Amino acid sequence: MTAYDQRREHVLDGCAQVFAEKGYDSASIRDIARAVEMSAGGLYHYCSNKQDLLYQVCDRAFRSLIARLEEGLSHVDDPQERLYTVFVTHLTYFLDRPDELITLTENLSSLTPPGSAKIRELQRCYYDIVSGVLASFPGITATSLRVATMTLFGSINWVHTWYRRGIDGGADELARVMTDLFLNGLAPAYKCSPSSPKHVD
Amino acid sequence: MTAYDQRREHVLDGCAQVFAEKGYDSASIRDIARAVEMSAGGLYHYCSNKQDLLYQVCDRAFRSLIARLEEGLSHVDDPQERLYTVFVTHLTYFLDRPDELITLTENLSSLTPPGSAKIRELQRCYYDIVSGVLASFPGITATSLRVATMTLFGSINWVHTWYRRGIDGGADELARVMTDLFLNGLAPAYKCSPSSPKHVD
Amino acid sequence: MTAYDQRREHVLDGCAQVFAEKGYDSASIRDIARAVEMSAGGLYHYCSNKQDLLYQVCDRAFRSLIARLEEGLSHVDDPQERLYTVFVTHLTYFLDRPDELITLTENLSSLTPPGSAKIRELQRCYYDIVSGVLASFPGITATSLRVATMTLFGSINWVHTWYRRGIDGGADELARVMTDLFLNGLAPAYKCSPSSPKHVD
Amino acid sequence: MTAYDQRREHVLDGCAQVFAEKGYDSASIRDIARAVEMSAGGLYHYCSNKQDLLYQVCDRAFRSLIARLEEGLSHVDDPQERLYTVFVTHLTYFLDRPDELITLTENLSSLTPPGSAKIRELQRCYYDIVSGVLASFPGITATSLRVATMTLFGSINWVHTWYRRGIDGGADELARVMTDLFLNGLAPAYKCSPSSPKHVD
DNA sequence: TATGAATGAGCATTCATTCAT
DNA sequence: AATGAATGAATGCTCATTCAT
Repeated sequence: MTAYDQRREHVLDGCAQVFAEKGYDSASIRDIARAVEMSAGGLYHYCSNKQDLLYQVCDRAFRSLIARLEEGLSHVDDPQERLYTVFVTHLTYFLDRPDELITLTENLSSLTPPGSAKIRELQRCYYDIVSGVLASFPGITATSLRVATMTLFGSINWVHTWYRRGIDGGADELARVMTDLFLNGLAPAYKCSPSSPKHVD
Repeated sequence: MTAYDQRREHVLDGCAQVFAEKGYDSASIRDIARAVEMSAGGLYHYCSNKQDLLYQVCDRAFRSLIARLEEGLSHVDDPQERLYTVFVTHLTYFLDRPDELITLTENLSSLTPPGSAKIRELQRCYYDIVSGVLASFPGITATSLRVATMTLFGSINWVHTWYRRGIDGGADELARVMTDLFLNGLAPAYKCSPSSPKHVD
Repeated sequence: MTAYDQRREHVLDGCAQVFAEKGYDSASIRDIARAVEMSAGGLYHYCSNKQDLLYQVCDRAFRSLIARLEEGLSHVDDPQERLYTVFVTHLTYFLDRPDELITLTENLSSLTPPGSAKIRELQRCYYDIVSGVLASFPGITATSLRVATMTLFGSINWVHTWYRRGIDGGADELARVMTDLFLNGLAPAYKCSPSSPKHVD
Repeated sequence: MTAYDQRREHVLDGCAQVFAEKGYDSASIRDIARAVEMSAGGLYHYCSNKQDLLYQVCDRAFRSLIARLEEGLSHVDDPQERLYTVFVTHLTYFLDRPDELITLTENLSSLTPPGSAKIRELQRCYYDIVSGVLASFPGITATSLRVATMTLFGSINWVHTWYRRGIDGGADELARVMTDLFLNGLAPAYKCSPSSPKHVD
């Protein structure tokens, strides 16, 4: 990795932080410059404009998120365990690099063409992977597959609004609870199997 | 309702529309004025400043959302039906007044004191009602109650990002699918009850 | 005096107060309306526009100031006593209606044609009276008369910047000190010396 | 002096000119930008806001005024000559840089904290110097010293309202007349008369 | 590479004024 | 005589972006 690329990574880190904190629209180029400890003009060596910074942050974040998920799933076959892998991978990424995931969740709608189309493709890719995991559960219909996938995304994309660091448990614990909810629902008591497994671990 | 109040309602409608479309930060007072067909200066008869407009939109939306939910739940006792009521009320409101719900979901973080505190109280009120519905399910723990409630909110607050009008079914249908998912999960096949009801209606 | 005129006097009082406090340019019509406890629109029954309010305040103030001075001088003949009368009349008016005199002193330059010309005429009238008093002192030249008159005006128009109510003495006391200064100067001890240098050069 | 500082001086010159002409409140940032031949936004490289421009103008003016006076007084011992020095220094500065002195005189009350306190300190410093000069005259009391000093300030701060360039004589001539007035007053002819009434009461 | 002065467009807001009531 | 909703122009200021250095 060249020195330029390292500097560029640093710039994107700063962008993610500022975008996550203030939102894309409220974040000014000077805010970012301050966070990166560089002049505003200097930033333009690493992007063509402000919108491009958002694009780069989203692109980088989605690619590593997908890579992690693909890596994680490549070792697991059981549907229930695969579902857990989806949760735990996403939540681990969130706890790891919260600013990037928050930017991704909250500022995707600020993307404009042509970058927005490229990011939407990555989003679609991520969607397909997760959807594929859910599709392996028997008895799921086309309609309920879409709803279930979107519901799952809603669940994990909402986490940053309520998660309290140090209080709400780690990624694995949270992933276990959410996996259980998605697998068994709230009414397991009504189910007759006395020994149904509550969660995967 | 006075003529002034009617005009004010009209202003808030326009605000909700513009905020939902562009986001609070990107929405300019002139955008709103255009949507309401009024001069920019004239808007200041109905608010003290732009932030106040967001506050008023959120306040009005949350209050009617809560009112609808309380009304709906007042007729229902069965936990499963109550859960369905939560979904169907929220989704009906969304299909009814999407701009307000989108504003509520996407721009809550743009609220500043002192309005933010008041809205947070309404949010808390809504949370408590929904949480109460979930708490009536046996076998739920303190931790999983919080996670389940937040997961439910994530699910319904995410709907606006993927829902396609005229394609994805009405509020009742969607509510039924989501209720089923929350009640029974994805793995009902593993449950032994051959005749477990998939959903409430 | 009609009820309308009484109300108009009340409006001008409020204007003088606001103009004196904030200056003509910073004072808004709404500031004045608040001070007068009337709506902004209502003020326009007593003036044609904001500029006219300033004109009316200045006109009224100058006229009563001149009237008082003419009245006071009509009883006095001795030049020294007449000089004292100039000071004491002006200072009494200042302590009596400070807002009007402050408005007159600080905001005269905000007057625009055609009102400004009319007020300048009143100002000229006031000037002529005071100048006439000074002209009665022997040994004064055309040049020094002008300088002395302007110096006198500078002195009394500056009072509002430093006068502390309840501390700096009443109008009569202050008038006495200033009269003495203008009559005898700072170096009375050197007087009688037939060869004292009048100035440095 | 850096190029930046030179440009900043140029900006302050333009500010002084516009403030003197229209007054601080009426002067718009765009007026100043026009006078300086720079964009409105560009001005903000030399100040934090409009108020700061006024502060900078006043600060610069007071400092050089004080410096000139201290320099001038350092060569003179005789009280009468020192009084002349006060007048001639101030009036020379006025003829030299009228805009700054007019701004100082007319817009000081538009200063807001925290700048106003700093300028007040400079004003106090200037006052103390002048007051010290007057205090060296025998027979002056505490009360009359204050009145005399303020009267002197009133006199010189009023000059800009009546002085006609090319008609009313130079700084030295004017200073001589005013010094004479302050030293000897209007009634020198009456002096030596042991029973002349000092004032009327 | 990096800076920071500079710009022109845009921002939220305030204003004097009008006018239907 | 008085109100207050409404307007269009102007306000101070911030912005993303450019470019000479």
